[in-house]
Amino acid sequence: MSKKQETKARILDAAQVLFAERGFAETSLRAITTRANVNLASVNYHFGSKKSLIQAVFDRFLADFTKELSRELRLMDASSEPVTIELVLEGLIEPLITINKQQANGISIFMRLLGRAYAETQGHLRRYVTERYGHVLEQFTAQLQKAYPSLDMSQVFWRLHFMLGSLIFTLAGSEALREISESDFGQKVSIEELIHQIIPFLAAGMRAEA
Amino acid sequence: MSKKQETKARILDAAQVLFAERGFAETSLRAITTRANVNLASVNYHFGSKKSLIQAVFDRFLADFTKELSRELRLMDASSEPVTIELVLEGLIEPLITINKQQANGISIFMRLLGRAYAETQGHLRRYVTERYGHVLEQFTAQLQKAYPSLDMSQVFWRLHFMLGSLIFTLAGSEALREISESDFGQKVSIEELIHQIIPFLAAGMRAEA
DNA sequence: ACTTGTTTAAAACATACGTTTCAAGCGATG
DNA sequence: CATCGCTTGAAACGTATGTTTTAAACAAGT
Repeated sequence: MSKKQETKARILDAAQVLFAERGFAETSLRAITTRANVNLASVNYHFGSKKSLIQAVFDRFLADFTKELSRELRLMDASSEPVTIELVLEGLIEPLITINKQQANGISIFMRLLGRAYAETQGHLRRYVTERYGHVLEQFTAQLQKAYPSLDMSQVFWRLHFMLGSLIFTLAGSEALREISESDFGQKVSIEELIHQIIPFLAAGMRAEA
Repeated sequence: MSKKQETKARILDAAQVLFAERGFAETSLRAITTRANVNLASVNYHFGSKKSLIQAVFDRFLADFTKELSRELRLMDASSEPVTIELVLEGLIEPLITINKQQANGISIFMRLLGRAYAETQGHLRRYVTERYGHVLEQFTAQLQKAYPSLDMSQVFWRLHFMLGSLIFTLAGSEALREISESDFGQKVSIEELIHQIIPFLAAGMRAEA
């Protein structure tokens, strides 16, 4: 049996934050191990390589997130209440709120990581994520279509990505944006308030006439 | 007087594409100079440093774009026709179409660069861009508010960024998304078609009830 | 044609990085 | 207590990177 999973977790914690803040290439293993207070070699010992560490960070994050999202979607499916776009979006938001409760700025970190994975054209990361967690996205798409059956699948696909763009982009930069908002308009907006401002925007966009 | 601006332009051309494709840290000066068929040292000779080269790439791109966008906005302001959200968005799209005509996949390259600049929290790049070209964004915001006067400034600010998220995210990944769309739904969507699908989505989102 | 300022070429430099190595440390098992 | 597998520590290795250097090539002015 393994003695210390603590080192592994410490590395993941540090890597997660630094990757989100600076990016993958810009974050050295030395920066990670220094922050985690572990030895440099322990990364290669526990994860094999830097690339595998990056995947492990995504796995830990996405495993939790997709599990909870999938649960929300199944509950929605079983419920007798009619599915609306707002409900589907709430089901997506709920796991994010959970993340934010478990970790300070968790949403921002999560979204920054997602954005970076998305930006990787060449890298295997994007393929890895879509292959491993693509089924939840399909599940989500299915609910979306159920909420808006008159929209054909191709348009659901595109509008889904319009929504993801808004969400990932805004929440990834939410800290900076909230600071600007505060200095310009004098009122600090919480992440949860912000999210509940996005939902009507997205829902209205989904319902737009083609 | 300078003799050869050609080397400088060749470097910018190569750097622009590679930065958009792979990112800044992932693109070496050697990769750039090889692609541009120039000597390695010429980057430091003409631009001083890699960081300055990155800024120069943004400058060339944003100078053209903001100039044309600013012109569109001024025309709109002078026109007697009432300003609508759709019109403002068209004014934003128009310079993008121009870019795409001047350069293959120009929109995607431009948006990928913008996305990367946005993702840089620590780097000076984001601050550099916002300080140098922020006035055009303010101009754009002003028109948006004129098109929708009942929305208070703080909400205009947020919804503007919701829209930017959709645009940058979708258009940055448009090549991959259009391939998925083609294989899943059998129809290839052109960039221009795609853009004209986004506009009603964004406009409806802007008009959403709070 | 010679000089001068600018640009290119090739090589070298210093450094930061991911990875590997190997010895020491540790914890449980017999 | 001795032994064995797992984990940590410190150092070194090889390599790729941004930058600098120095000389050659070049264009233009007188």
